[in-house]
Amino acid sequence: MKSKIFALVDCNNFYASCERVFNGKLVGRPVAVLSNNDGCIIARSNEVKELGIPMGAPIYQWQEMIERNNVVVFSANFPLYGDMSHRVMATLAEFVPDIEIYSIDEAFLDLTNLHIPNVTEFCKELKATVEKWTGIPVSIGIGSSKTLAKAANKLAKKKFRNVGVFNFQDHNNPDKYLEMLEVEDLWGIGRKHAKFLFRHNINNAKDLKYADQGFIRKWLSVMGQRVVLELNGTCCYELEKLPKPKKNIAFTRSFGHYQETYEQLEEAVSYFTRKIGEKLRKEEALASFLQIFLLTNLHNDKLPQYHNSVIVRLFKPSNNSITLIKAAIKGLKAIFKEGYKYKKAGVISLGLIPESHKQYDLFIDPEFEQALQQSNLMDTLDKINRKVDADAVKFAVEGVRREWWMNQTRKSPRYTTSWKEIPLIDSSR
DNA sequence: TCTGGGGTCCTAGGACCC
DNA sequence: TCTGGGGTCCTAGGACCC
Repeated sequence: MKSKIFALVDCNNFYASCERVFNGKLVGRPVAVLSNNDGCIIARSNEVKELGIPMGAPIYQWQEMIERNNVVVFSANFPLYGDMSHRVMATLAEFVPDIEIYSIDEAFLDLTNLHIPNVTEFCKELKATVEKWTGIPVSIGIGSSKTLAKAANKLAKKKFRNVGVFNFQDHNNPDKYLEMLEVEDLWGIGRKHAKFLFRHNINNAKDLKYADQGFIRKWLSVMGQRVVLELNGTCCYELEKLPKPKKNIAFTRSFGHYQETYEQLEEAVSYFTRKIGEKLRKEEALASFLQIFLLTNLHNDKLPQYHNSVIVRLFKPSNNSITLIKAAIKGLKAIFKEGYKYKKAGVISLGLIPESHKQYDLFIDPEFEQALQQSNLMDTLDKINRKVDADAVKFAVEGVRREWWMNQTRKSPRYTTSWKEIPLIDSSR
C-alpha cells in the first residue's frame, strides 16, 4: 500500500498572534492572553515563553515578572479568535481539498492524492500564503501518519523554527529526529503516561517507537498502542473531513465574585442554558438531559466547601431555550444550598440526538402547533442575536445586572465581528 | 484577593439477565 | 475442598486533547 502523506498546520501562539494582527505595536513585544475571568495565562508569544512563564499559570503569581518585562496582557476575546481561525482554515482549503479542522488553531491535511512533486516546498509556500493572507504565522509538520505529522510539527516549532516546516519523509533516518522528542511531546502521551514510560526507561519518541507493544497495550491501553503503531508509519487515524456530531455541549463559567443567593445563581444558570440552546440549534441537535452543577472555590480551603450536580431528564429531547431553562431551574433548585460562597456553575447538555430524528405526529400530538411556534420563535431570536449582538434579546429570568459576570478588564475590540468595534483608519495623516 | 473552558475515548467493575 | 458461568449494559473515573 502506498504511504500516506499527512500534514499538520498549527498556528503559532494563536491567540497572541491574533491580537498582534490588529495592533502592529505588539510585534516583537511579549504578549499574553488570559483565560475567561482573567485567571490563567492560556496563550503566550515566544517572548513570554522565553521569560519562563508556563502555560496555564495563574497570572497573580507572575505579576511582578509581567510588569518588569512590559508584557502586554489581554483578556480572552473568543469572537475575534474564532473569526481569525475561520480565515486561516478557508485559506488552507483553497489549496487542499482534504482538510480536517482539528481545533481552533490546527488542521490536518491529507496530501496523498495531490501528487505534489515536492511536498516540503509546497508546504513552505502554503505557510507563506497563510501568513500573507491572514497575518497569522503557522508551522507545518509532515509525516506518513497523523501522529508523525504532529511530531514533525513539534520539530518544526522546536528545532527548525527559522524554516517552520519539517518533513519526516525528507530524511533517510527519521529515528534521528524522533530521538529529539520527549515522549510527552507526542500526541496521545500526557503527563501521567510520560512519567510511567520514563520509569521504564522509555524517554523519547524513538524509544517508544521500538517499545514492546504488548507492554504498552497493557499499561497505556489501546490509545498507547496506537501511538506506537503510528510512529512506525501504520495509520490508525484517517482524515475526518466532516466533523463528528457532538455528544455533549456545555456552558460553564467561573464568577467574577462569589455568589451567595439563589436569585443570582438562577440568573447565571438561565444565561448558561440559553447559550446551550443556541449551541444546540447551531449543531442541529436536541438534548435528552441537562446536567447542572455548582461549585464553591476549591482553591480556598478556609471556606466551607460544597459541590453538587444533578441530571434532569427532559420530557422530550429539545433545543428550545424556554424548555431547557425550565428544566435547568428545576435542577438548580434541587442542588442549591444556602450559606455557601459559590465560585462556579455550569450546564451540560447530554444525550444529544440529531434534530432530524425528531418526530412530530400532526394528528395526535396536540403540542405540535405550540412546538412549531416555539421553534419559529427560537429561529427569530437566533437571527436577531447573530445580527445585532450576541445578547440583544434574552429572557427576563437571566436578569440584567449580571453580578456574577466574569472579570475581563483587558479585552481587545472584536475587530472583525462587531460593527461597533471595527478598526478605524485615520486617513487625515 | 486573584487559579479556564470544552471536549473525547477507554477501562474496570457492578448490575442484571438467562 | 467444593459454592455456575458467561454475556451485556451502564456508569464513574481517569487520561488525554486543544
